[in-house]
Amino acid sequence: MENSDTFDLQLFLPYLLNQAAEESSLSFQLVYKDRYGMLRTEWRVLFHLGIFGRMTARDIGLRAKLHKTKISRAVQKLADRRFITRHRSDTDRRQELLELTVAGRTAYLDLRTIAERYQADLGTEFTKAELALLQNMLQRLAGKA
Amino acid sequence: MENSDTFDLQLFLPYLLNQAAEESSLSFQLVYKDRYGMLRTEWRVLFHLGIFGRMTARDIGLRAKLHKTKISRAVQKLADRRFITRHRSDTDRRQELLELTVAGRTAYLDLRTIAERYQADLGTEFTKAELALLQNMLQRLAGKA
DNA sequence: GAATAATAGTTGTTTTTGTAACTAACAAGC
DNA sequence: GCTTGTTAGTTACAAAAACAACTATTATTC
Repeated sequence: MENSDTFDLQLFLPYLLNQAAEESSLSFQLVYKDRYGMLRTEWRVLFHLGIFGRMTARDIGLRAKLHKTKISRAVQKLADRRFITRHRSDTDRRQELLELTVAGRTAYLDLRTIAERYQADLGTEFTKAELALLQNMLQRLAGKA
Repeated sequence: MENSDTFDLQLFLPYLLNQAAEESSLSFQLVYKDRYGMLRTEWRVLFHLGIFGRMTARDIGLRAKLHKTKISRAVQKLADRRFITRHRSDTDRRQELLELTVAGRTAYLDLRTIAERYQADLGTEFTKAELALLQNMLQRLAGKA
């Protein structure tokens, strides 16, 4: 049996990125999942509305690279839980304008605080320069820079 | 409506890492999925056996941080397709020793070539030093360094 | 050495995701 | 203005992942 190959899986980026993404998501997931019963797509939609204000499902999809069915389901659940409101657009009645409710904004602000704390904690692990480079490289890898 | 928040989602690591991971996986996924009909867990199991030689499902799980049910099903499918063989261990009859067949090793070597090419291509996008730092940071984030 | 606990792996059930087909509204071409 | 094509969003069905419960075997403890 020709044992022990030399390929280093731990350095293979599609693998390594996934491991890092999974690990880094754990603590945040714990909050949005356990505290708000949200799924990943749901907090993302919530954040988009929190950050950019009123927008359509289509626009969220373009920004977050999310498929419309995923968004449709997230929007339904968020609306059911009264985190967002939906209003058909006057200018184009196919579109729906989504907006956070007060409860939605409260949840968003809470989660945003957690996210900011997470980011701040990274400062103790890495230098500012390291972090800036990391983010820059990741954005290039994500095709967004 | 209090519009336009200041939080930068694009720099939030759990989000950014996921976007980068997803994007960087696309091209590789195309190969293992379309060419071999494999799922993510399946190529990972294949690679572990290719790299480390004979090992048990348990050991793969520990190394790859994969749940045993995922591995169990991946192993079944890989065995069905004659990419691996399974032999009950003599010293502990609960364990199963997994090993690549010739066909499995061929598939592994093919995929490994693709993976190596991917890594090499990164060299045109980033400097060696950048890449080394990126990998180091990702490993720290993944809790493996 | 019998009873209890722990481990390796499998199977069944429930959630979640992915994909395709659909409805309703708008746009363009002629 | 009617046919054809496109777009926003939903729904239905298939594939995959998550979670819990299970079997078989080994380890521990009294």
